Amino acid sequence: MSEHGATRATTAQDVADLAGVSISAVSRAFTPGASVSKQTRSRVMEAAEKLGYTPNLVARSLATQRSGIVGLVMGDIRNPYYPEVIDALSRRLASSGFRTMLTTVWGDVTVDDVGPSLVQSKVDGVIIASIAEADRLGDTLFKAGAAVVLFNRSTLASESLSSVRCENVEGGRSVANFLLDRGLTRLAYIAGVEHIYTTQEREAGFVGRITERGHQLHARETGDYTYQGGFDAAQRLASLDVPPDSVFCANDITAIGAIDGFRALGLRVPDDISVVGFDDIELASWPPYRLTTVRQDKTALIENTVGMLVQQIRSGERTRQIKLVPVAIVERNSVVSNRVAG
Amino acid sequence: MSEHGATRATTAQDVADLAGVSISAVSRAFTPGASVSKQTRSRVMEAAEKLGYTPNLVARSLATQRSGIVGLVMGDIRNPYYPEVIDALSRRLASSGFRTMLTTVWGDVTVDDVGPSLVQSKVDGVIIASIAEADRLGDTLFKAGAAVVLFNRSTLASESLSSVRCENVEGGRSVANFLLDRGLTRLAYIAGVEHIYTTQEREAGFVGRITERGHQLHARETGDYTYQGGFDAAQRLASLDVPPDSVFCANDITAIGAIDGFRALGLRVPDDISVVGFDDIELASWPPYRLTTVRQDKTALIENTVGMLVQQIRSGERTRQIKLVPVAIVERNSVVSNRVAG
DNA sequence: CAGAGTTTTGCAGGCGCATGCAATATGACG
DNA sequence: CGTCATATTGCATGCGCCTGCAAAACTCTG
Repeated sequence: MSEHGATRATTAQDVADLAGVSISAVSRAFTPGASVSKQTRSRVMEAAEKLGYTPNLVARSLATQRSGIVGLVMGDIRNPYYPEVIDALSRRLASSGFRTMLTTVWGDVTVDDVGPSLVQSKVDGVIIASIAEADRLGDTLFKAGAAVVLFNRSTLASESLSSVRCENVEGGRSVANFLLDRGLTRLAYIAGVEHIYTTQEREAGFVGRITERGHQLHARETGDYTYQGGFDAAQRLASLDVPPDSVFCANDITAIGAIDGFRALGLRVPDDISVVGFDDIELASWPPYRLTTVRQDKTALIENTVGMLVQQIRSGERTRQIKLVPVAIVERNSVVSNRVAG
Repeated sequence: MSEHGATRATTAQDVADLAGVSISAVSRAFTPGASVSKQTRSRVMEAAEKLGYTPNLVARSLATQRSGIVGLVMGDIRNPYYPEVIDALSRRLASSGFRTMLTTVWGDVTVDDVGPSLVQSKVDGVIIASIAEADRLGDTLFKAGAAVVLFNRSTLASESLSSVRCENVEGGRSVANFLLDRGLTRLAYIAGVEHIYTTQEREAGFVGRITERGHQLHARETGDYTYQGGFDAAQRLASLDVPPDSVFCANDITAIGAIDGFRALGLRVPDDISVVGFDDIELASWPPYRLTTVRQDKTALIENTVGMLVQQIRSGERTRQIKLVPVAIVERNSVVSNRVAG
């Protein structure tokens, strides 16, 4: 942290001396909106330039009681949906003047390890995505004074947390309509990790709509939100006495695993079985898959998440906000065009 | 950063008061190895527990001149190789007591934006992976006193930076041998982003070995380290008057794109053309690809990187260290078994 | 040019914790 | 019980910067 070797890092005092002003002037010169004359500021800047001075953010954090750091808590980021999210979030945060502290929670790292660490780090805000006990972690941090926004997560278990997520229920309903409209009748669902809200909501919408239209869910499996999970689930579905004619998967990576699972058994997608995913990750558009899926508007999700968080940080208000971003089906080639009309 | 609402966050002073000791005692109780009696420590801990006290790391950082934060600088992390790396690195850092500050550099965010930010943040160390001007950024941070380790990057342009990377040259040579041994004769290379060392080294080894064995590189294309880049490059190669019979790609995602590119033209892999990648990402093992590739020992890479960095931070020494991790070919089904022996 | 209003400036006192040093308490020994 | 070495403690100061307040320097009127 200190200068390598003997040379001490230059401080505001050094700059002040060189510029012939007080330390306060230096501080104000580097604080947007502070009260400094143009001449003083430029004199300070010149001296700072000469000395290679740059404000010490640790000291500033201590003095201002704001760290300028946002914690980003992710689950297993090996789901290809998340890299894009991490990248976009951290860039968007940077453009708002916040730095990103990343933590992943899964396996042997639990919410109870992460919470205290973030509190001690005095993060101004936290974005929590895709972890099991998001609510509990969120509540802890909220009580410690941080602004908290859940990303793509529901907040049923908490009364105070804000969240930004997409219309999961509506997405599930659309898929039901989409498949039913094509004459498919034996619809199955491959769930994600059971206790996570996104998969529950998607399933609820899907099954709800199927029921409304007088049908019922033909089969159900769990895919664990992973490629392998989807692969295995597909094989189980295919070996049913009466296999489904179409499968809606909790996310794209599961759907892609499912496609490969069906194909490994010699089934053709979509001719023998239709598959629909959720997310619209880049992989979904690759030639081997051409997956029909429900697109999440990532830009809108991220923009809303960061906007909401920054607003809460700046204002100090913590009123709960919920933002649902609409979804849309992207039609590719993993669903038969029309079984009825033929 | 401050407690939500009116209640101020509890400080060491509050704990000291309750425990009937001085503030120093509290500080020492929370500092491993400090001079405190057992009784004092337990009294302090009890009081801290009661008040929900936890040391303010910002203040501690200012006082100790060590932030306990390591900057992680990544390029475009949408290459599926990197999520695994980020995850593993941040977890490994956490287990060594360091928090991770993530920054991605590409597009409109440049090295010149990131450098100052990291310096100001007073990170203790920085891991730089896969960005264009890694050397320059590294030198800047090094001069500012941070420990720096380049991950999977060479350091030709810098004399002082440490690095951990795999045997790229040797990997390229192995692939040449592997293909030549199978009777393939028209070998091509699909490069990554041109100015990046990893692709240069892999190519150098590949071409060098081909030449040594009395052959020469049949064709060369640029794949940009992306799926689409590989896809397009494959199509260009396939349309040559005399197309190659095998292609070595700078990384797996390019190789996978190339496979799909060949297939889109009706070519079969490996029957019509063999493809080899580099990295061994999860995707490489999926049924549609079954990619033969060069495996990087990620665990070793990460272990060495963090180990080296932490050692430099703790000791304050900045002697340059270079660690090369061996690689090995993982044989799957994207290369013909033996064209000669038939 | 005096006086009121406005902008700039420096001073001083934090922010929460770490730590060298001197003072005190504890323990060992004869 | 006295003496000296050792283990604990608290005090005071510092880490580098921010900011309320009052003083100083300008600006503008009449």
